[in-house]
Amino acid sequence: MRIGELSERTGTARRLLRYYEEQGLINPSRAANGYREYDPALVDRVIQIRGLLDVGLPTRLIKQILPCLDKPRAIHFPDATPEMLATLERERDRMSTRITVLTRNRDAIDEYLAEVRTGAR
Amino acid sequence: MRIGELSERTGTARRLLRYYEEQGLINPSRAANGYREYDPALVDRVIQIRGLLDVGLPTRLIKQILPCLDKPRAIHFPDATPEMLATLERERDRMSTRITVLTRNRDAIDEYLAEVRTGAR
DNA sequence: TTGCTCCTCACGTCACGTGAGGTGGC
DNA sequence: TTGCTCCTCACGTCACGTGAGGTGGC
Repeated sequence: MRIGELSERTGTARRLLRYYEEQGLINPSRAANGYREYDPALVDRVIQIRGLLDVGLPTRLIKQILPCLDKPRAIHFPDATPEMLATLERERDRMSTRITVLTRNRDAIDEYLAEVRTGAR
Repeated sequence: MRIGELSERTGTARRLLRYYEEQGLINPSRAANGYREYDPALVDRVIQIRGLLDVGLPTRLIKQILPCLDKPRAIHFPDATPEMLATLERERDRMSTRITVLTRNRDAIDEYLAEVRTGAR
C-alpha cells in the first residue's frame, strides 16, 4: 500500500512515516514512479512503534528492540543480548510506573468531572 | 525550599523547574540574593505537572487545567467553563486510551522476557 | 485541465539537555 | 581559597507540524 493508506490505517501523519523511515525503523520499497510501497505487515509495526515512542523510548532504542518483539518469538531469542534484556526490563518497569501515574491522573480528572456534574445544576 | 531540593523531591531537572516557571505553571518567590524560593506545596504541583505533560498535554493547556484540579475542589467549580469541561473529558478519554496501549505494550515486553527466561537455559 | 496523491526540501515548535560564565554562603 | 548551589544566557536535540514547490495517474 502507499503512504496515504498506511497513514490512515495507523492514524499516523505521513510526515512521521517518512521520519520513521529516516530513523531506520521501517524500510518501504519504491514503485517505478518513486512512490513508497508499504507491506501490509507494517500496519502493526507502525502501531507498535507509536506505542513505544509513547512510552518515551527514543527511536534509536526502538530500532534495537523491535526485532526482539517480532513473532515468531523463538527465532529471535539469540538476538537478545543480556544488555538488551536488561534494557527491556528497565523499560518495562518504567512503563509500569507510567501506567500508575497515568491512571492516578485520569482518575483525578474523572473525579473532578463527576463532582462538577453532581455539584452544579 | 530552593530549586535543588525541589528538583530532588520531584525528580525533575532544575532546568525544567525554570522552564515550567517560564511557561507560567509555577511562580516561586525570590530571596534577597536572587535565589528562587519554592513553597512546599509545589512538590505535589510539580509532580502533577509532570504527570499531565506525560499524558501529552501542552503546558498551555496544563496552565488552564491546574486550578481546576486544586483542592478544595468545590471552590473551583465556578472556574470550570463548559469548554474546559469538554477539554477535560476529551483528555480523560485520551488518557484511558493511552493506558490501554501502554498496558498492552508493557505486557508484550513482559511476555517476551518471560519466554526468553524459560526458553533459554 | 481538474483534483487527487505522491515526492523532496526546509524551516518552525515544544519539552527538554547541556554547558559557558559568573555570583553568594559555609 | 575550596566547594557547593544558585543565577542567566544560549545553543543543541528529538519527535514532531507545516508549508513551499513540483510530479504522476485517473
